[in-house]
Amino acid sequence: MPSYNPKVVEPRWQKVWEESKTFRTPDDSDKPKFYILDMFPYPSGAGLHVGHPEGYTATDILARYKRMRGFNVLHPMGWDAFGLPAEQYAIEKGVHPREFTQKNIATFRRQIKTLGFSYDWDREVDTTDPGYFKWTQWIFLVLFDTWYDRKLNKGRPISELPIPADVQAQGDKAIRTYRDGKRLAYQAEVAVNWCQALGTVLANEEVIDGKSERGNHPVVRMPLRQWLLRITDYAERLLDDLASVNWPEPIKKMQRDWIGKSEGAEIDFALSPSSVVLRPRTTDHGLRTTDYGLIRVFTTRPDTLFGATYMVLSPEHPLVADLTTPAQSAVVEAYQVAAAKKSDLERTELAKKKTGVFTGSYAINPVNGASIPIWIADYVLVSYGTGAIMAVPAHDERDFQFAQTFDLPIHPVVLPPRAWLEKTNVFAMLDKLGAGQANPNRETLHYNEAAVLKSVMPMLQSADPDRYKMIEHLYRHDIELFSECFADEGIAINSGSFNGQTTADFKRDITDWLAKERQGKRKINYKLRDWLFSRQRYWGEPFPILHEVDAEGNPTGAIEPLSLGDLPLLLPEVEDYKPTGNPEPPLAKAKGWLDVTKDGKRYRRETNTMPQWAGSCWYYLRYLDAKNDQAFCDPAKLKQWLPVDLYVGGAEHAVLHLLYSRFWHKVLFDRGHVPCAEPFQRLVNQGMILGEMEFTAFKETGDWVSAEQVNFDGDTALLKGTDVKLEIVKIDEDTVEKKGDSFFRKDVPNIRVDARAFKMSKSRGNVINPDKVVEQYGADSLRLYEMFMGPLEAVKPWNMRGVEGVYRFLNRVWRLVIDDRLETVKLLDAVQDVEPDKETQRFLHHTVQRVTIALDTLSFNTAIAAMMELSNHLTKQTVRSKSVLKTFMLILSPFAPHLAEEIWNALTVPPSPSGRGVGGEGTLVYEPWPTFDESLLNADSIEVPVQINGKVKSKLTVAPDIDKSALEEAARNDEKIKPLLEGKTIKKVIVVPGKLVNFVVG
RNA sequence: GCCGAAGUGGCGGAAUGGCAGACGCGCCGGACUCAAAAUCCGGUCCCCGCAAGGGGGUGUGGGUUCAAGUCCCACCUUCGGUACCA
Repeated sequence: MPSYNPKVVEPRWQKVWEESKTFRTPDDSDKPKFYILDMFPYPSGAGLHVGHPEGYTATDILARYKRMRGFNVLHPMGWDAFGLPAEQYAIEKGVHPREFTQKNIATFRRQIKTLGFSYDWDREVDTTDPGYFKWTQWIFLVLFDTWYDRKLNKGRPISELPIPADVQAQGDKAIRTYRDGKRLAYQAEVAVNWCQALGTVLANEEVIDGKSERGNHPVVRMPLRQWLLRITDYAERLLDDLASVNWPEPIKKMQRDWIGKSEGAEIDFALSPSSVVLRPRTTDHGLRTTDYGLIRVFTTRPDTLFGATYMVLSPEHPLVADLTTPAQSAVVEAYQVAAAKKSDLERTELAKKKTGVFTGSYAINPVNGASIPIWIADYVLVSYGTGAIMAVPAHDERDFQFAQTFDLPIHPVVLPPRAWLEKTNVFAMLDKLGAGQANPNRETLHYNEAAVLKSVMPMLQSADPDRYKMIEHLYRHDIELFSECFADEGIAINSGSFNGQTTADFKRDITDWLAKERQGKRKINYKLRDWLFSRQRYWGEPFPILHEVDAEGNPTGAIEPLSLGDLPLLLPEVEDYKPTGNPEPPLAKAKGWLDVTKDGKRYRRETNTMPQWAGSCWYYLRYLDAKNDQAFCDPAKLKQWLPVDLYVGGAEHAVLHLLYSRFWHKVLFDRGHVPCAEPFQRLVNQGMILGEMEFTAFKETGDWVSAEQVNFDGDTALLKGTDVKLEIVKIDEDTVEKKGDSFFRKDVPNIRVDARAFKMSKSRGNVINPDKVVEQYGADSLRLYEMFMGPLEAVKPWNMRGVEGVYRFLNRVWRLVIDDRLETVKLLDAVQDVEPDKETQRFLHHTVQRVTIALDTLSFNTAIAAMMELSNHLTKQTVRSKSVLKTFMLILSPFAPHLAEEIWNALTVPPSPSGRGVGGEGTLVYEPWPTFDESLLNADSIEVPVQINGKVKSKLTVAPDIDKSALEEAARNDEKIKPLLEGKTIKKVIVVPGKLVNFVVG
């Protein structure tokens, strides 16, 4: 093996590491701990993608580095293995999803192992393993057993829930219902996407334009009993505790926005008596609108209450039926049906035009007694606030559009600042009319301009016309002339005794007033909804829940959790995995499994399964004690290892996975099962790796079309502004050249070409398979390239030539030490046990410094650059110091561990007389990280630029510690500078020792 | 629309406010070779110039500063997130 051959070196070291359990992490170490976590993968059938090893390599480098820095490093890997693709495969092929899943896991494990990551494989977890999901089910039981105490701001055992006396008086059943209504895991009727044709419930992303993604069948939203988790109770803490973690600010912001806290008031509007159909409500829809005869709204702008000129309820609002007058009932019902057919997305994204219908009823504005019409419209969502709004068209963009569409009154109550008013269309009209000219030409006036004129005529004719006064007058009295809506803060007008107040003061005062009048109260609302936690699927964790049934098999409403001793509750074997054809989940088909008799009572098992998030919510805890069958984790181990010191993964999990995990963690914390409030101390998102750069040209009926006239999304190209489809021609890099900002075809002038890197996808055919890269260049090259591409967080395109570049670097490193002309692995004669020269010594220490700093700042690409420079320096030497090379291998080892181990062994183990020559199996994994000596970093002399007026004119070679005045003196006397300064006035001299000298001359 | 990130050679990228383009790719030239590959050496931001040298240059336009890729203001483009949340 004379030349560098990763195919031999890499498997050899992987075997050594595996057999001697080099990376087994002891729990009983007195070293400081460091927990480095990767987001574990979903083992898809497609195998590993080059995007996976990006984050894994980064964490592996840090894990290896931290080990050498004396940390006890926990670095585990596992599988997020429940999920839809396996179930889909099972439906199609009729095999058990477990089979497919296990096969995929085996592939992933094999692929990951070939990359030489230093995982402690004894801690591997698999979310589909009963030994694992036993504890997922147990955590669900903890959620089920917990209620949120708002006074203590803490989740507590349900047994500690105070039962109000009136409930107590009604007996056991009432108490049970009361408790069930307070649990963090509860059941409710929730609208789901039901597709009759496919006979299944679909996830939101499987529904496109109200049709199923597969087959294009109609999808309707229908209510179904579901499990929900009361994450909203934790909204405030999920928000607050973001301050305590070291995460990228944009990710924190995304979480804050998702939680969506807004402060305002709830206000009750009485119904106008004449129009109310008083009927007691029979169902509880979970809305906070409690009494009939009232509509409760939430608003963040209670200060605009005087401007509320109508109300809007969401079409699903429970009061709609009661409020609809006979004359309106046909249109209202038709509108409700139409709205039910639309998905949330359609209602918002696609519907640019506002729609709605009048119910026929009126409500009373509490501040002025005005009777205002009540409409329903789908721009009001039932799931936010109270499902009803007071519409203030003058100061809310949506209400403004709605009012314009349906010609509803607009009533200004906030005076905008002058700057806003002077940018309006009306102000422009005033300008055009030539304010101050007494007699504009009435013949040519536009309708609106005539109205403006009429309104301000007396002011125009006054002695001193003031345009600002006029625009203010127009805003107050003729707001319908304005084409824009003012939704910001300003000064109150038309608001009775509140006039003149600022928005902030008004909000405070009116909220107090409403509270005093018992018409409203201060209220905080969150966008965050309770977490819909059940799926109508087979391949997920079964719920450890029994539903009591009566003699006829009908549910009594009583629910019974399984006890820990009954866990894990396994998935039943079923004949097939096809949907049942009705909204019942596939588990309903498992007859023998379904029915349970316990203590003489009959039960039916819960047939929903948990979503994929469940297993991934807590896997970082299981790694700490992966095989424990007595507890989800030993408390001592939790205490030792938590929190995760560094968590690396894709930004696609910025919101949901991280939010859900944090929520579960907090519940476990409240219940005393984990010792800290936040699981992930530091978070880093790796950027996506795109496919190779592609050059695309376009043709229409044989003629080239320049790229700026084309709308190209990667798949289809349309001539801009038309729907003319263009021919897409993939062209070679060699046939294009860059002019200015874009690329052009070399052979055809002025034909611009699209140059872009796309997301890797099967259909595009630009997926890079890591197996192939390893096959051709080895794992060390793949690792190094992924890190050398650019900053970890950045999105960057793949380039196979770049892999070759780092491969060549590794070859050079090999040849630096190993004689590649021989058959056996032997050191080059140039490698000797000598002290390095001063320059090399300095270079080495400087490199150690650069690599160390780079690792501490996760700047892997610059660390590699530094080592390349060191390698280039050493290559030039005919005698190479062994100690320098050994240090080099230590700092290289986290990046290219196989190669570093091999060379390290060649350098440390004396050659044996026969056989392989050198090559022991002593690992460098726990060698101490090299230190650098600051005093050796300074060169004997340094170059200092000399500038005149900020432009470099000369360079001085001086001692590194030269003082300020000596440096200035040297600069003045420099032979290039001297003549340039002659005859000039030196206004100022800036001297930064060790950096530069700058003469400012006149 | 709103929010976020980013715009630096042919490409990926580097630069505590202090010599822009480190390192790598690609390209050009040379050495080795019968030849090629591999390897090694040199060059490579743009413009003017044989050269010495000079001028320009970090998306655009302004500003702060002795000095700006870096700080401030406005704008443009690309990518990502989000979607009537009252």
